[in-house]
Amino acid sequence: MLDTLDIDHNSRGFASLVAGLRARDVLSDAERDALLAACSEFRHVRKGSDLTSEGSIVTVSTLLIDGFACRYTYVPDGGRQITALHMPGDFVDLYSLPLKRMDHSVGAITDCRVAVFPHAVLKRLGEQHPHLNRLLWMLTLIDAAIQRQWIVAKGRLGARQQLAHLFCELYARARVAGLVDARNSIPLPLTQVQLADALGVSIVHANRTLKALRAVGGFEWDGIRLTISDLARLHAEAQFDPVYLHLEQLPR
Amino acid sequence: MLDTLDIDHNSRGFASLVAGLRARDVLSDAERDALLAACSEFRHVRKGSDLTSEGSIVTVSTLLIDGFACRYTYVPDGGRQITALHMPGDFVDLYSLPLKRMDHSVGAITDCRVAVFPHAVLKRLGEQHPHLNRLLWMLTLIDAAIQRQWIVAKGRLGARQQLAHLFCELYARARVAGLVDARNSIPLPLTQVQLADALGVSIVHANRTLKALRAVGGFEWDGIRLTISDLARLHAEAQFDPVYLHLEQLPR
DNA sequence: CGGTTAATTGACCCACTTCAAGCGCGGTGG
DNA sequence: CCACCGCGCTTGAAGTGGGTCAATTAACCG
Repeated sequence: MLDTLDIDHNSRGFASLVAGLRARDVLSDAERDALLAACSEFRHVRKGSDLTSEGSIVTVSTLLIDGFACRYTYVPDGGRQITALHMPGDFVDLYSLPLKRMDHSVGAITDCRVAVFPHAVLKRLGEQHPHLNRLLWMLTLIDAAIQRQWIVAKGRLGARQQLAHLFCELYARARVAGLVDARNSIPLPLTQVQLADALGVSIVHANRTLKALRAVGGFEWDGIRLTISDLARLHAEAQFDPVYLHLEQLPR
Repeated sequence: MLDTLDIDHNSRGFASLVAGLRARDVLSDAERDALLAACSEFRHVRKGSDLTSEGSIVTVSTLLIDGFACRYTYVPDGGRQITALHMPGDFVDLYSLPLKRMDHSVGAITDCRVAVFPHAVLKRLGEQHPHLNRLLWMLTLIDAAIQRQWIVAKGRLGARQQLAHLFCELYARARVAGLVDARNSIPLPLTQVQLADALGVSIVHANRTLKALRAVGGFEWDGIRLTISDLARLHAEAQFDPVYLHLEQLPR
């Protein structure tokens, strides 16, 4: 399942991570170098297998370099709920640094290349660079803020609006990560089953919701890439307000 | 709205906070004293007013000493979604330390007594006590883990099970905080409107869901206190698994 | 060209919503 | 002291969003 690869500090995921931090605070080149140096190795994870598994005590955190991943939890009576979608530049399990034990799994939606950061190194890094430590903390809290929005969307929005909100969120995050291409499209390699698990609806209803949102328009999605043609329309449909992504430079 | 009070380090909320930390890792007396010394003042917040408000940049974090509070977000079309319930011993807005700007509000459900911790002091504290800093980080991530469970419950459970899950969660948290009394009851001073906002259902349905769960049995709730008579039954109903609360002593 | 996985659609059912009304209780003013 | 009011709780009836079961089509793969 896991192949070890050479470390390449010019990889897409590293650039996205740094871009994400610099969208929120000043990050010196020295801090950036110190952070990237904490990576011990690259690995490949095959589509369908787990980056980290529920119940285990982990000793490393994982930065997604290439590919798509998701956090998910199975509930005993059969269903699966996806609680987060991850794109390159996301630290998919940074919260395991203070938490240690995984209370859910992270799975690879596509073949993934990931960068591994040992907790021991990150811990030392945080003690030597308090500001960098606060930035890592911040990343985990932005993650939490996104989850809060998922609660709000699931609780108070219809499925069509909820789907529009998800698209708006992914587009906003992809833009920060520098993943938007010239045709205004972002990677979104999901099946409708996975989409249904993320929205918390049945597969049948996910399909119908998608059909309904396509009727609203403003985007195209082929299961691989999401292309935005009318962002304002999607924002209006979703009542999307990006403050929760904390996209402003503040001294943290 | 806000009255300044004398600081009392023997208050219920402080004891609950320390108990919560010691349930998850070793906390030396020196660390405990350093943490409590970071509190600059006590305040009163009246029922119905906000501890902190969405959109503002805050410079202090707030520990709930007495009373009940909730995080909530309004969605433009009228509804309100509660995303967390807070009891004494909870740091209701600790995540504002790295985040600065509030992306939602925290409201007082009852009259509350709170302890104020200036960010400047917490920041210095974290730099001088890296272990304490990781413990605070951990607290914010346990908060996030609870939110993840809310997503799972809302997405994959029916309303009756979701309510049972909420009761299980609150009871488990109250036990850690030392808030369970001799009759096995915990404070839960909510109206059914607030319960509905937390579950993400209509008021009418919250009422019917409560009726249905009462038929299952195992608890009593009068809108002020929740008394548990058959925890196993509630756990079974909710398919409750407390791992996500991270109630094990591990070196963080 | 068969086998498998993903997308799509129809039919029917149930969970939950909305609208509406009634009840119980504490608080207030006459 | 009582009449009234407002809030929270409760219930009924009818509508709808989303679930389940089931079948068909489309795309991919060996």
